Amino acid sequence: MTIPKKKSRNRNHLSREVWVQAATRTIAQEGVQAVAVEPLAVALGVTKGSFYWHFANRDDLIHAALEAWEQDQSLDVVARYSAIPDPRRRLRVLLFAAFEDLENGLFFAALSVSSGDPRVQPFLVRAAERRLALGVAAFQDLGLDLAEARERALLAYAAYAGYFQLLRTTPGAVTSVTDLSGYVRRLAEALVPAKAPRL
Amino acid sequence: MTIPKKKSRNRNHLSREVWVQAATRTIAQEGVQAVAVEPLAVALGVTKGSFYWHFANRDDLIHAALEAWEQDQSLDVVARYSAIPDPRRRLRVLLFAAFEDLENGLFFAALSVSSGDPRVQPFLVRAAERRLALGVAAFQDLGLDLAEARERALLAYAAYAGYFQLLRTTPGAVTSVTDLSGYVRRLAEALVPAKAPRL
DNA sequence: GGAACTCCATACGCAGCAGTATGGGTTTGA
DNA sequence: TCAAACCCATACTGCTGCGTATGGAGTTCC
Repeated sequence: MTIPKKKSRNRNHLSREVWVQAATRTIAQEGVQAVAVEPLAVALGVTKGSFYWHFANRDDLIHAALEAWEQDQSLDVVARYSAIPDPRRRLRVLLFAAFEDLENGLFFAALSVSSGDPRVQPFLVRAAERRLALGVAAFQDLGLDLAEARERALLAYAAYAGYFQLLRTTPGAVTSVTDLSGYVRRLAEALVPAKAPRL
Repeated sequence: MTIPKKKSRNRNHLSREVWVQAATRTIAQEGVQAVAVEPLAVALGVTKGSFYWHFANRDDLIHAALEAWEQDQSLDVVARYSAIPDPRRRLRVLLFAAFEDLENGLFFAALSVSSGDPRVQPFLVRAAERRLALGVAAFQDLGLDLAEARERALLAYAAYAGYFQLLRTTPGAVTSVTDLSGYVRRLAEALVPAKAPRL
């Protein structure tokens, strides 16, 4: 009576991905520098022996976590929003979507916390380039010239980064504004010029 | 031939303040967690023996540096800006002054980096409360109701925090906007409602 | 000119965490 | 069933940084 192709693969073996997920949670909560091998091992109920079988070293784990985030990021953003034809509507959807993704926003804020880390820097730089380029293009599609589009994109990105920084560091200050969508709507109204007269 | 009342006080003795200044520089550059006693001692050309004579422990130094910053902060802000009679002009001056103080802005961004530190949290919370209260009051003076004043104050503060966060983490992204005053002017125009008709 | 005080160097103990070495238990495949 | 591959535990070394203990040089005060 052979067990029918249980193929259970393993009993309670940890996969590389489990470590990456745990590291991601740690980064979101306490920053990159808090990713320590031994405490993570204790939290996962194993020892360092497991870790150093899956990863070359600590940097390897951190890099894997950051790359996983970057993949999630740049995956479908362009595809999803470039499909919206009306540039005004596209810009508003972009803004609201960015502010409503709490998890991603807080992880970004946590990454900014570790901006000094040479492992983190390139990811932050690429994220900034990607997002600002997206914003600049969106504002240009509205008919603004490059300089003005850059100014507004930077303002929008700063408002985004600052919002999640405040939400992370001093949540009490943010929740005094009860209506997030009102906040974003004001930002959108401030940045998106009044509808051009039909010409 | 006695040396005439040299009263030089001491040859090259370090004062407590010297340590605080060094810690402040370190915080501005690398965050609170980078304030380590032994490296600081090496940088100052002394040993830990000096440090532990002036301070009880590491926390003592960090607390002293943070308090020095807070003092500088809340010193004359209210006195300086509440003197401006016109609320519209007062608000604009406030905004420009905040963005032009690079040193303070970057130190604030560096502090936000260490927001997880229980020593830093209270200082960040107090700073947020103080600044937001100032902003809310300024917008209320413009005739806005409380909810709207809060929304705009939060937007302004987020734009401030985000700007310096980006300046710290990805300076290249910010300098693509060459004109800071243009950025601030846009923010001011977006937030300060058009001049009310004289009634 | 000696005692007390100030400021700092030296030398230690201790804890946390990175990384390595090695062996053992379990699963898989032939 | 036996060997190989897989996955992890144990036990080390090494480094960094906190905090303490103690002594000693320079200064001040009497």
